[in-house]
Amino acid sequence: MTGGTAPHPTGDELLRILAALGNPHRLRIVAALTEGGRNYVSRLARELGIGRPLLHMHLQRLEAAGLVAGSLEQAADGKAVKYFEVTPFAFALTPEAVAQAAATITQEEKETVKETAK
Amino acid sequence: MTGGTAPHPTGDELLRILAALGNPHRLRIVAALTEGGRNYVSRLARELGIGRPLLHMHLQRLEAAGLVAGSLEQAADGKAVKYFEVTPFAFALTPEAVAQAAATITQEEKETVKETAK
DNA sequence: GGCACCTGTCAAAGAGAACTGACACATCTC
DNA sequence: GAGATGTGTCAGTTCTCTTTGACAGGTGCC
Repeated sequence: MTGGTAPHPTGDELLRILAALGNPHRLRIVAALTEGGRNYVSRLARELGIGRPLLHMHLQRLEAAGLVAGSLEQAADGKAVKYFEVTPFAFALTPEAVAQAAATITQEEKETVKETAK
Repeated sequence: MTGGTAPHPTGDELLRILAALGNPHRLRIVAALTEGGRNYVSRLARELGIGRPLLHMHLQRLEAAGLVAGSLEQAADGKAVKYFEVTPFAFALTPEAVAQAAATITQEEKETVKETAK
């Protein structure tokens, strides 16, 4: 099994992943979930010492990159709790991998689309 | 030699590397240097279609992360030219690697320390 | 009801990164 | 000298990201 190391992520995916991990808080979040296992937002925020809104945003970014996965569950006492856990990702960071991914970067046409306005 | 895959970068190093690669331009720069081999600033800027000052900044960031290396050389006709080339890096991106690196993140004490305030 | 816990979102402020244009310097060629 | 090439840096604008505080909702327990 396994699937080996380094699938072939598209340029945009790799970019999203690298950008997501290139942040102290998010790196710590992934580390906390890796070592402590699944955890829910409010608790994680308390443990990391950051605000809930902030953690919420970071988790969203990590989830968008596919590095963590969240699921809203129903606790035994009926309260809604959102648990997050890390996705077992594995990427090889080498010049070749970068070169290959870079070839498929979507040029994000940041066209300030003021299309015909009105 | 080599050192195989995945040395044990400190948290700050990993952070610098990920942040450096988490950018479209920089990812393309590494790709260009990987495929086209060493190249000098002005030429690279022309090929990538971006301004020299901008490329200069990105290269500096990549160099600070240890992903590329530059050397100011003397061309045959006496002109000074700065060549850049990629450093053969190799990192494994996994939850475990992240957890391990995250443990050594320098907490940048953003001290705003207004201790004792008044 | 009131309190404690969970969830989510928003707007506004703040910080940092990105980008541009202009400048100064050097060398070789015409 | 003028023009083309290369180097570097600086100041200022712009943009994106980050961060906070306040608000909305939900449930269970005393």
